Amino acid sequence: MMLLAEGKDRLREEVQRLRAMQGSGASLGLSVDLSMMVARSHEDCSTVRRHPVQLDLLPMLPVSQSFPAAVAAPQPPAQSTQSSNPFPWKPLFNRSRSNSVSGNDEVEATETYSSGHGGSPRGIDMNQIPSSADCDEVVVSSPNSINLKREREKIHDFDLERDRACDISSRGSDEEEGGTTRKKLRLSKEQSALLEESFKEHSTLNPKQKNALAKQLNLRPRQVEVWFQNRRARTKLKQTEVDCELLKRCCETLTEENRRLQKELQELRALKVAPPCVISHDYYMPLPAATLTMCPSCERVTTMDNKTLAFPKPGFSHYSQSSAAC
DNA sequence: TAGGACACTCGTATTACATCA
DNA sequence: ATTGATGTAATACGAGTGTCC
Repeated sequence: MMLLAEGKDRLREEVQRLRAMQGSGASLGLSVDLSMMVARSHEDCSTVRRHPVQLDLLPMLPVSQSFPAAVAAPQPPAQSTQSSNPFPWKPLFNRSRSNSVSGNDEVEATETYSSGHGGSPRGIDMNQIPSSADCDEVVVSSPNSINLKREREKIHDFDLERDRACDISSRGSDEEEGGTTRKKLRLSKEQSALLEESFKEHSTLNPKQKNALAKQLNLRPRQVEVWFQNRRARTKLKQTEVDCELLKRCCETLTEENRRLQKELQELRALKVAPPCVISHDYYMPLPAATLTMCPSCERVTTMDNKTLAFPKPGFSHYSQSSAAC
């Protein structure tokens, strides 16, 4: 792409040089300034980069704003905390990522460490909600505790142990026998829809949002986190594809313009090389520069006969003639 | 106050499973 | 029934940032 642009600049210089040899640019009658043309082309491409087409990569399925509260997790025990608001954090949080990362307040928050599925050997629905017996919420009870680190460690250890237990139980006999198979969760349509809906609201989640959503969906916070990570990756991939397509088109445009400029350069060189109008052996009348013109529509350099130049009709445009020739 | 340790989250690449044609 | 393609949940890893000591 850059090579094309450089080549085009060189062409432009060459054209300008030839133009200067023929006379001034104005006297040439070039109706379209090549530099403007090139600049326009650059602008086209730069505009593309400045304003990349944004994809609407959000769910294609129309999702009702008044999404059902229970979001129909496969076997959901009715959660008393669920409301008709699909985003329970919404009125509460509006914080940027930098504010949400690992601050004390986040640890202080009612962090849900509900890993595991409550035991799901092979063949059992992986969407099974975490068993309340196995995966109770852990609440950091003393936010202002001096021993915050100890609390964290306890939570972390608890989480690891629980994950280990849940993983073992969820992986079933294969894992117990030393196999490495992993059961893959399939989110229900309702779960996916709510995740998409919340992604539309925030492409990233702070811990509280994550926990609230996980609770609502009867998933582990980690699963929600992973889903958002994958979703962001998919969005970026799609956007990259769109950008790539735009660049491809821009490249094609530049190639075409390059080809056209090459042709124009050849024409100008031919004019320069060709003997001017010979009146006699010792007198040369140079070809009037004004006989050169450029069609604004097809941007071709053409010549005009001297009659037309000498006696232009009312309303006559040099462009219209050359355009008509196109 | 500077700096190391730590926790947390992110993006990215990859793997592995489920589904479908 | 088998197989390859596709979609996607899950994992691994390194980087960035904030907090604590």
